[in-house]
Amino acid sequence: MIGDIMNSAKKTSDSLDKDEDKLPVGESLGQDPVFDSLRKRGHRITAQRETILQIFREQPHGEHLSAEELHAKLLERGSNVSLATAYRTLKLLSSLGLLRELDFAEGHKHYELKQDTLPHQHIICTGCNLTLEFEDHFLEEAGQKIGSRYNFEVIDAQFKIFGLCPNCKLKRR
Amino acid sequence: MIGDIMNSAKKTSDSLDKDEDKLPVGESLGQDPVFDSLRKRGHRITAQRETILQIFREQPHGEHLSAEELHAKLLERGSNVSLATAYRTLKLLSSLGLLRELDFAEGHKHYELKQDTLPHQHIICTGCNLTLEFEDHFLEEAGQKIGSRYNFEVIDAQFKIFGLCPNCKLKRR
DNA sequence: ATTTATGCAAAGTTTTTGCAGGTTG
DNA sequence: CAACCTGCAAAAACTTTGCATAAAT
Repeated sequence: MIGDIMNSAKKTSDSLDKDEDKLPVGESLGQDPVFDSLRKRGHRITAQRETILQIFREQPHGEHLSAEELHAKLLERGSNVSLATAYRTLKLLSSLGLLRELDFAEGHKHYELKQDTLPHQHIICTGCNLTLEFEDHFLEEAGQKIGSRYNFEVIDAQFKIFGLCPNCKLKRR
Repeated sequence: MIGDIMNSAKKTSDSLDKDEDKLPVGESLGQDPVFDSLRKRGHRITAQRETILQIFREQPHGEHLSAEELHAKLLERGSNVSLATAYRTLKLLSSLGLLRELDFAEGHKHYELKQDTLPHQHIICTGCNLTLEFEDHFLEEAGQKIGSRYNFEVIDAQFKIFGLCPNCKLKRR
């Protein structure tokens, strides 16, 4: 049988939030686990990285951002971070396992904050790109077990189902 | 517990095969299921498509090709198919569910022939891009069940594990 | 015949990089 | 102040497209 699938599917869409304050560098960054991970490997905490992280934290759970979308949000809030830096930061945070890098099939990647507490997987319509999410900690567990079988240190386990949504099933002749 | 994982992992690499004969158009294409799928939707059987399909069929199970790699193999065997056609064909065959479109994380897609009999999933090292495969029909089944729960017609279920291979685990300080 | 596919070259996207100047620890 | 980061603009990598010609049904 299948692991427990919490029926928490919802549509993926962009949320247009107002701009919010960005902290000045170094404000009460006491024990932030993300920043700790950065420091631990000799990376630095910059204003740009703080703002980017903040944006990801403000994203509703399950939303993901492309590099362009992140950049747009940065500009929206008056933070003049360059697109190049957005790309560099996304790559860095992903390599540290702090962001999750998602590939659907539209030619660019999406990123979301990694939160071990809320694994979630995707089911994608190849007809209209509708993306639903579902959660199944059984799958997460399977990833860990398979990884350790091959002596891998697992960073992320992704289960993706491609298919046709009810609508596109009909339209398809 | 986990479904049966057949320990059939192997490295992904390029096999340099010699060029082989390509059939002239229309030779004994009797009931080829791939060509049937094409015809059924009004697409045509061209020499280019035949050669491309043949290349995928000659690939050892588990190997995947990028558009560039496919194109290289086409040239190797003297088939002057343009890169544009390679891209167009890959897209077409994938949309028909005949090829499986794989995204690892290196900026381009890979494709492999879809064979329902031999599902396989990937575990990818984010340090060195080493890719191992494993099979687990339990996961395949899970994909079907989850898909039908959302009323999707499932085309493909992919389970991908990202992590650090034993080597990169060490090198990483 | 009619419709679909191909090749070419040009254009479009997405991502990376070199380098000079700025910032962090 | 040494090492690291950023912005900018240019380049690279990857993919799509317009159009005239060629091929398939």
